Amino acid sequence: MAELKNLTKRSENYSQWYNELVVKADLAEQSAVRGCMVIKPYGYAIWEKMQRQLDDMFKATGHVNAYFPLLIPKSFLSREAEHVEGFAKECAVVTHYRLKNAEDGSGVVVDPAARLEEELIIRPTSETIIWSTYKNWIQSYRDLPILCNQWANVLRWEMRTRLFLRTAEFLWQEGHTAHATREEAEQEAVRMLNVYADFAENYMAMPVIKGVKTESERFAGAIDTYTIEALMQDGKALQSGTSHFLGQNFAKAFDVQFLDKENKLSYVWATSWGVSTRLMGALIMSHSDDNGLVLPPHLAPIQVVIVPIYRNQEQLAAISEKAEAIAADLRKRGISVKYDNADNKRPGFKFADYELKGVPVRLVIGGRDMENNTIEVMRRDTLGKETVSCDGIDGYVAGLLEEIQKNIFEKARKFRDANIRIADNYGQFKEIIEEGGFILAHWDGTPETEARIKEETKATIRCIPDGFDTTPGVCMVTGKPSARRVLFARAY
RNA sequence: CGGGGCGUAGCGCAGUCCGGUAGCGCGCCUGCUUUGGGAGCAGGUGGUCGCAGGUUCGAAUCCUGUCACCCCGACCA
Repeated sequence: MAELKNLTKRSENYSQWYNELVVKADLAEQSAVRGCMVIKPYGYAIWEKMQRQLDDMFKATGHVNAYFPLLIPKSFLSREAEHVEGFAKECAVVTHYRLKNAEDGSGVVVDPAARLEEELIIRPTSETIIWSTYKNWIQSYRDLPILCNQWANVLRWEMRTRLFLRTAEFLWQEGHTAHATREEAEQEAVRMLNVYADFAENYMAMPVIKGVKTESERFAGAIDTYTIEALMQDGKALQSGTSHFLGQNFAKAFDVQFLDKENKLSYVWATSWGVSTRLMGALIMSHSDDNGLVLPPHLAPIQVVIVPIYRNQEQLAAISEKAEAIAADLRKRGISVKYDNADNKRPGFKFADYELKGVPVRLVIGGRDMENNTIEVMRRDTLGKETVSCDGIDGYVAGLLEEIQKNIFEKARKFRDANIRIADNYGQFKEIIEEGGFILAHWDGTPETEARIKEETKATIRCIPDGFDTTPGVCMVTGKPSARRVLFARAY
């Protein structure tokens, strides 16, 4: 098997492998703007498949799409005290609305006369602009619930950025819902977390642990933050989606009240939930190998590529006829196929390139196959090759795609499960954390202890997980009572 | 913001110490031969050396200033 000489191996430098892979697989690249990426067509095609699936799932759970402004009046952000504290340090601010030619002819400068009365914040998230709007939409219990989602870009001025995992500008969706009762809002937050988990596992083939964040890891302004946590191949955790129960915090901040059936005035209950282009990073780091990307068939822009091998134009014509027929059969089954008959690249180049790009199944037809009515099938997940009959190839490939989808999920799940360990004392914890992976350990429930663990080990509490061991114990650090084991890891 | 790098052809780099005609590999273009795992040969294309000053007969190279980006930390989806 030809190895991609130019791609750093995961075992040598995982971080470098990731950075190189994103660029070499044509997913994204650094832009001329600090911390902001260009998502290239192939990477964007994957994001579009994610979007389409998620959007369908949101619609199926009763949500509708809307769009709110990019710019938020500065005063809005400060209405909710915790919210502004959480985001203030990473906000970009619009202060002027006009440029003018510099007097020395050196270009354009900001026109000082065009200073904005009130500065505008480029949204780091949209709770404030949306709740200021919801105030106008809600008077009665009959106006509830509001179940809105928006697909948008947001900007957070991060100190250090990495393609997809942490960029200053990123694409995401943010759902913002308004409810008449606490129970309904809490159910909504949990429902959407389940949607995320479903998407992660059945489309991204990425196993996740659901749970709730501790106070110090909570979203700024939330009562509860639910999360899905995934484990990357290097043993670090990645928070892959969050769903927040916001209580009445934003309703109170923006004075959003409604009259209930008893003609009583009360504040509206809220949730918000989001996933971002960070999922692209999660997808890459969950499955890919030293030969390049490994994409789950459910999200691969190209599910099957067909490569012809020929000696002359006459033979190519014959092979093309057969390949196009097979492609047509596959497309009838809803499979996306690329027939690559480009004459300017040799087969070996194409093989390596499609492996790098993670195309799940590769079909090869050459002279030998034409004689025998066979075709070579290669699956990207195992790199295994076999030669099969062309008869019924469409059904065979359809089945293989599902098998690959299952196989990469199982592989990731086994890796994840093998890397959930239990620590019964702090010494043991410190040893295990160096090996990476999740650790289930007892904690006394205080932010102080959590902060100390983070300071000393760089590990954070990813969540208080659903399930696992719920028996009480004593904190591994302080020896104080612990309600149950919580999930630790070093994280992205 | 602290520490470390880097800026020279589309990409990756050498040249800078010690000033003297702008180099290499890949790519790209043309042609021929090739095509079952990143093709070979031949010919060709391409750069005001990040920007602005200064020193000098002469600056990619020395000096001053400035900007950008990358990596490691603190911060975070």
